[in-house]
Amino acid sequence: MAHKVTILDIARLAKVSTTTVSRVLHNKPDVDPATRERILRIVEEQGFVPSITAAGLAAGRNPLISVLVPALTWPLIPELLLSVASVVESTSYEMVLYSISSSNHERDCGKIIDRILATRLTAGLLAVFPGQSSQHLTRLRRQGFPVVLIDDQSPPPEGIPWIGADNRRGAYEATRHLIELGHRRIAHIQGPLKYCVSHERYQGYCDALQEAGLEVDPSLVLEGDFMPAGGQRCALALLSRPASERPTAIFAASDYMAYGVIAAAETLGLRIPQDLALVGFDDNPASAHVRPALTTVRQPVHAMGEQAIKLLLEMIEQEQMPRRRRQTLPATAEESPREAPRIVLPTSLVIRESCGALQRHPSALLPEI
Amino acid sequence: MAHKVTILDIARLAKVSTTTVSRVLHNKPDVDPATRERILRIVEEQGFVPSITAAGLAAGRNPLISVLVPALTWPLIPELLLSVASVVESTSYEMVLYSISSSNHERDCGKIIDRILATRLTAGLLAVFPGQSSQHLTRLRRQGFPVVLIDDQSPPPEGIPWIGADNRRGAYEATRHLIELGHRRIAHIQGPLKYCVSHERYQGYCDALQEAGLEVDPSLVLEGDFMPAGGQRCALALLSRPASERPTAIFAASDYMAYGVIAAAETLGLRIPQDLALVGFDDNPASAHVRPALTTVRQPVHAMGEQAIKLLLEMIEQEQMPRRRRQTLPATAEESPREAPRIVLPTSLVIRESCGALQRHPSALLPEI
DNA sequence: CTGTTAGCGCATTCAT
DNA sequence: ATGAATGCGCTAACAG
Repeated sequence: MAHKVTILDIARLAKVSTTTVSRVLHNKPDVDPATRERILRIVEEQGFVPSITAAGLAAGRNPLISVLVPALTWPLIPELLLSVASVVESTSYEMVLYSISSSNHERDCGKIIDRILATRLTAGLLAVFPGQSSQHLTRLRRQGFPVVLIDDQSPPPEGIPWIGADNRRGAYEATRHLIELGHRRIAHIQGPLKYCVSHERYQGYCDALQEAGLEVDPSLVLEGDFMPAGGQRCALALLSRPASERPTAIFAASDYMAYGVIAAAETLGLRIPQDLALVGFDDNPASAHVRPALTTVRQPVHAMGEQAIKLLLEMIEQEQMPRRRRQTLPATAEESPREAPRIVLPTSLVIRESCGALQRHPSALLPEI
Repeated sequence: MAHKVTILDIARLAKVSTTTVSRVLHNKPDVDPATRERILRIVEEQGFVPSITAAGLAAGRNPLISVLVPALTWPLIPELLLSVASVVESTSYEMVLYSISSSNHERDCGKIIDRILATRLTAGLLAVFPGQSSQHLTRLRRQGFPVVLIDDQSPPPEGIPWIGADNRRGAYEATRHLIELGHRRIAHIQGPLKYCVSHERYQGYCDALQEAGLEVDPSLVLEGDFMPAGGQRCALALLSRPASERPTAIFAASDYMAYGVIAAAETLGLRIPQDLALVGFDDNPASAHVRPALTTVRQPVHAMGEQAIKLLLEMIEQEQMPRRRRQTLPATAEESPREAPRIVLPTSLVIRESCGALQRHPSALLPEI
């Protein structure tokens, strides 16, 4: 290993104390400009970079952020992570990735969360779609650990800042779009009902129907699994009904399920959009490529990631104060339990071929990369 | 913040010294079984987890691993990361993610790499498709920092363990498959020639043609960009030639470009696979969903990630020895510069609809998730 | 404006 | 089989 240059080396070379070096490194005001200049130069020359580890130990916190994600291969996770990463990398923080891999889903992310908290490696946690395990998160949060949640969870856990998409409105717009295209028998393939988003999207679907004076036909609403297989299964059931009862349009609660619908339609010899209009939800990158290109509701992943991580960073910066020095803390202003922010970001309807609103146009196949 | 329990607390509760606690935590042999038992119990009760930071500082290394990836939204990256993450999470290491986000690509990952090395936060680096910047990596490696590379780079940088896919053979098999289906005018859309893999895949293409006694027609080989747009552009050029010169099959060097070919074919009213056979390369998750489902060469991403991270972990464990203690190092056995491992993993041809080898069968649309 | 003094929490000699 | 002592590299009071 090459020689490691420490702050002490710099101090010696600059003929000052390590304290002073530390000061300029942290942009403290009280330093002679000339000295500062000199130190900076030497730091540069020597290629000195402070040891995060040591700094963290001494200061009682680390410039590291935990990011907890599910499968990683889920549709929008990489996009989300990308926007998070780009924000993180513009700061001096690093990002530690924890994924709830399929295998150890049972031993729950509870374990991971314990690890995150106990180890004190990171200064905060951004949890993406943590599923059922948000109970652990509230525990974390209650201990004063900065946590921000993205989406998910039925009643968003109290006290945890939360960022999500406006699922209900997105679903409403998708359904309304189908209604405007003249459809009257519109089916809905729901996500698993254990997820809150499934209910929200269903609500949006109902909103649109009711607004149009159509009534919700329960037999046109099936519960899927967010995966293509489930979409296909439901579509098969829906589409094999007698023509007079068969839906002319389907709103699937996820793009994946919409893929399943496409497969089912093909099996039955139904053309999309001519015989069946289809709208999905998510706007997976792949959805612009499937044939027919899928009309869908785009989730504001980029904004979600960005806002969430910025919020978390803010929380962490605030948390700085109550170091473990037992000082005459100004009797702490009663730790006003400010409402945790709830940010709901708007979705947007992306119109492609599958809903029949467009002439089939080859350029629609071009990826939007 | 909840009270943080330290090793000292444990020691007090167990009425032993921190040294002893440390010993049992590290499974050192010389500890009275009864004492060990007692300590372990208390550790459990208190939910004590050692501070990574402090341990790292004291021991001179951290149980952290840097993983450097490009875009994250690139086709196979999430899958790769997934297998890496699952291995990492089965150890006591954590994984720090660095991504070469689009924006700061110019300031190069050189900067990130500096950060990785200088900061000494992590004990090793797994670099995935690092592109041009592998020069920085060799520097890292030369300083004795454990580095493992996945794929990429023309002459794989010396001295760096390297894991890759057998691009040439994969391309060979894809092309041979087309030949076996009776095609004679087979075009190839290459990746950007600045990438080594593009050449390798081209070589495989040539191998198959030559083996079949066909000659390589340079006018049937176009350079693309790995993206759908480039694939479409090339396909348009290829397919608008007079029928007698038009290729009957296209082998695209990436699935993305194959998507572009599909779009182009549709524009020109050509049916796949009836009028044009198509094979891609990568096996993106989406490729099973596009219509027609894409025949392609699957990269062994899972194995690549797993092997790479395991290799890295081994290197790190070895590196342990030469701590910075100035002991009477046994005159070091001349640091035998063992050849850095080069592991080439086999690809596999995934036959779907686009090559025409299959009857079009709806179930082929089912995702393989 | 600058240096001195203590640790942060743990691992590791070196004694016993 | 166990403990005392030392220091990893840095930050943050507290004096000058």
